[in-house]
Amino acid sequence: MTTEIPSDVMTIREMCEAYDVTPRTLRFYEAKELLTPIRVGTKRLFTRRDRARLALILRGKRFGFSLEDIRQTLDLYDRDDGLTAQRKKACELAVKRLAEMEAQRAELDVAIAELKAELADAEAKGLVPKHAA
Amino acid sequence: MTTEIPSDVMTIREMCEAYDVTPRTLRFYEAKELLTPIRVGTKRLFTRRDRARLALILRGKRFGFSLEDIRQTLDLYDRDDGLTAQRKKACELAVKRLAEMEAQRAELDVAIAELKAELADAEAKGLVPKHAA
DNA sequence: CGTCACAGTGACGTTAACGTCAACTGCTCT
DNA sequence: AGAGCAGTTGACGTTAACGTCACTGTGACG
Repeated sequence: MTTEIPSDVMTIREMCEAYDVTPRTLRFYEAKELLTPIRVGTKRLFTRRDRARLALILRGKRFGFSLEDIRQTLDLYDRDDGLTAQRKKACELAVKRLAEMEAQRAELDVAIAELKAELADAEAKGLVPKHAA
Repeated sequence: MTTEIPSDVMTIREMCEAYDVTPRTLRFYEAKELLTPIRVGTKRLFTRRDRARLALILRGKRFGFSLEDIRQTLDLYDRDDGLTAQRKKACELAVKRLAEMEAQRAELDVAIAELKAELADAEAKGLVPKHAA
């Protein structure tokens, strides 16, 4: 046996194409302990778990979270085992983040409204040659 | 005459306290041409215009825009004179930014919903000791 | 007149999230 | 054996937005 290598693993190239990231990025994430691909000799093999985590990482990034934030939150999806203490902490973190997000959205709403008003005003003043229908 | 210095100017210290920023920040913004305080000898005097711009800068930053983005948009509020071409460009920029903001808000809405669901799930499973009322 | 506190000017340091080499190491194919 | 290529490991470069010195300059005060 080759030390129990799951059958559905992917090489770094396959990962890059599948998720549209660079090899550098994947290695970087590994260094940051966001991913833990199997090391066969010197090469990396990404498991289903790694792919799930990567998907979550990318989603987190789209929302503007730092990799460090993401790393901590990842455990929320991960460990289905005991360690309720850890889990509780993860949830608290998520709740905090949730509040931050809602605050951010509220601010965005205000900004959007302001900008829209500003544009409408400029148009009304005829300062702008009607930009759209 | 001391070369026409407006009466309602503020020193760097006053600005720092009024807007809760550091001197370094104000000097940095000046270097980036976001602010243009009057230079009396070597000292800086911030005018009403500078204060208005700073307020807009800080608001922009809260929304996650880069200083470069902000610098360009600032002209939208500023020049009430001619130069319609420039003005048009500024408006287009604002419209683009508006779209980005709405997209971002949409993503945030999704993320918020997902997180909420996730938390509710965790609670339902009894994995977490009821974090709030 | 000394010195203090504040202002100002470089200029280098910092964090995040990678990009970009350079220089290997192994395979694999011929 | 040689070529070629994917993959790896450092290690330095990059952008943004300041922080943090170190040092100079200056007006006010006792």
